[in-house]
Amino acid sequence: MSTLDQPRPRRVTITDVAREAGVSVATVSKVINERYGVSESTSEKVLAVIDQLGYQSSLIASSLRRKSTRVIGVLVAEFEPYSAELLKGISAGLDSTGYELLAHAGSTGVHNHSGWERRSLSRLGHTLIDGAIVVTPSMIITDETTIPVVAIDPHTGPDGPMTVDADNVTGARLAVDHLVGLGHQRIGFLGGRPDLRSAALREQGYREALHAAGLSVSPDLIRVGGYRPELAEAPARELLSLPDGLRPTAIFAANDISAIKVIEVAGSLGLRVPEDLSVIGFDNVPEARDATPPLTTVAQPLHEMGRAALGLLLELLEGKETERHLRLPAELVERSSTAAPSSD
Amino acid sequence: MSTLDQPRPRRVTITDVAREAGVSVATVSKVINERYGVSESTSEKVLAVIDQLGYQSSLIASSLRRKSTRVIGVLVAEFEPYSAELLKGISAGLDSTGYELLAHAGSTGVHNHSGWERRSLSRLGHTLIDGAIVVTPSMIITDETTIPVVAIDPHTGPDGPMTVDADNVTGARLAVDHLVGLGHQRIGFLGGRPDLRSAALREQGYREALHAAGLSVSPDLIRVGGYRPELAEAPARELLSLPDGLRPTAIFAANDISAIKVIEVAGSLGLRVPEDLSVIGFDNVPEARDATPPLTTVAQPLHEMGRAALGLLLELLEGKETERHLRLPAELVERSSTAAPSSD
DNA sequence: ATGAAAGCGCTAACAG
DNA sequence: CTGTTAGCGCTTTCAT
Repeated sequence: MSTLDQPRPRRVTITDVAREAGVSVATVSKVINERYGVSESTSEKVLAVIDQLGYQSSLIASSLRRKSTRVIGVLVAEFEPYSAELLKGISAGLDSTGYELLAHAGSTGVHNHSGWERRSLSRLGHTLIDGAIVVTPSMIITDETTIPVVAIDPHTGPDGPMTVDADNVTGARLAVDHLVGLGHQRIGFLGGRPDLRSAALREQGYREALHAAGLSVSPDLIRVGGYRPELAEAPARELLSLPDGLRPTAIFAANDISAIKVIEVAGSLGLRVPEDLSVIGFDNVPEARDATPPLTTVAQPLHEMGRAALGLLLELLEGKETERHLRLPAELVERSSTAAPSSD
Repeated sequence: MSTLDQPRPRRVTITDVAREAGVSVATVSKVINERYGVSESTSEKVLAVIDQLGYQSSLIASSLRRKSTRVIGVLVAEFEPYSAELLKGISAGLDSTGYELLAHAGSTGVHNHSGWERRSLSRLGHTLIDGAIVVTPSMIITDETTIPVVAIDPHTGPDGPMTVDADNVTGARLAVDHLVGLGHQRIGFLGGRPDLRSAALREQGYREALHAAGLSVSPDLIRVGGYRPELAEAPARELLSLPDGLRPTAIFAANDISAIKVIEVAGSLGLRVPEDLSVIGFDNVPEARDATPPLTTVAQPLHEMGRAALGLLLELLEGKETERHLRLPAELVERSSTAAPSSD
């Protein structure tokens, strides 16, 4: 009963169809691709055999020969909440464009983490996919030899590929303004992945908001988190282990996943959220609402961003001139993880 | 500046590397795949050239030649909330297995809707992917010529591929018991996709719960929904347009997406949820919590189901004997869309 | 209208 | 240890 008992069943190939129909492979290929120059009767016969044998052309084999495949790739490091939301948006926009979607999780294991998208791009590009949407790339994609690409939440650095992102500065200001409005004075910042532009912009927004409120920016209250729970834990603990009076009464975490980790660490330290500590995140992934307490955050329009990236890519593929950079608005979503600081 | 200005840049191939390094393609291939029998010095030289040229082997080309690719496919009709959650679970389980993940959205447009997974399987199987997890297949996968497959939320019918699903009967009973416990007597059922086993089992649970509560099952209160918002609207409207006294005071929808549509239709009909109508769903996708009011539902352990499916598939690929069918528990999640029926 | 043949980029015998 | 030679399944000239 094991799969290995019998010699792995062979797939039905174009050759099988040709033999069965008594024509050449070339003819079958023409029928499949509706090429000009094949008689009605032959065509029908071939189609019948195809149906009977349940033949489907191999995407791989035809990709190798053709220049275009009409499939667009979504390249992510892994399928976590952020990329999953984008994927929903991209998928929704795909409806009747005639393109198929292939999403690839490229970052296998810990090694070769950085540069996964260059690797995916090389391995899939020029053959399997016509263009790609890459999510939070780990480096600048600027190689002239790659296929058309649009990046979502792009890498820092000089002008690279086309990009789609949210208004991170304004979003961060919204977050901090909210905290300030609540009466917080010592507001900590748990940063994101230093190589991503979004992380830098969110920190910038944090600083601007503090200045605007006449509060000083203290390096003691700023830590690097890295957007991932494992990377956020230690710095969160540092921040929350500061002595009373120095410890921040609120923390703005650069993304929701980190913010949720902050809540967790606070709990382990005996701090109640929001009574003893206010926490605010960024992104508004579904998980933010599931947190205890539900996380106040800054929402990025993830679905729209995915859809927009797809739109840009499609225009690029059709050779149209388009915007090189699209920025969508972010907005505050108040839930229960933020409150006025306790006055004692 | 358009992509079309210059002749589409060619990718770096193994031939380029071979030429540049002054060796044969075969040698380069051996170096890449760490085959036995290449001198230290040659290997180093080749590696250097590879690095310098930024060469990456084409997944497509090597797939075509090899029997195994070490990539597993996740086949979905589209990336909606349900499959997105599964994807997160699958991705999490992939960590250090050495496999890559390729998720394919196969149902393009309205045509060729049914049978998309057979199509995807044929197009990707035997070449690009070693095995596949297919989500809510639209038909039974039983063809002996396909690659190893495990289905999540499988199709009805005789024993097909390996499967993972939630305990749909118990889950449905939980839902209806909850409604009955609240005091409801006329409980409507908005069914799912008739071809999926889950839809049949949820209806079975609905009937069982009603019987157990000594309530009669009325065909008037049962409609087919199809698991999709477009398909749920009309039957929902029918159910809610029944005259007072016949109209159900509560509706159990076979999935969350349909339940959310029921809430919407209720609103358009001037019915308040939960005051005039209780609504309960199934799945507990993230969107359920975002509904207004937040949806009471039966949770499937989606992440775990994805992870379990991956585990099964991996064992299958390694030729191990395993469970053919895995069933995970479902549980009630009370939120605000259900309440006691109004007594007037 | 049809088929023979070349070749996409790569791997796998098999010689040398 | 290295290179030559066949293909993998398909599309595409180019003859016929």
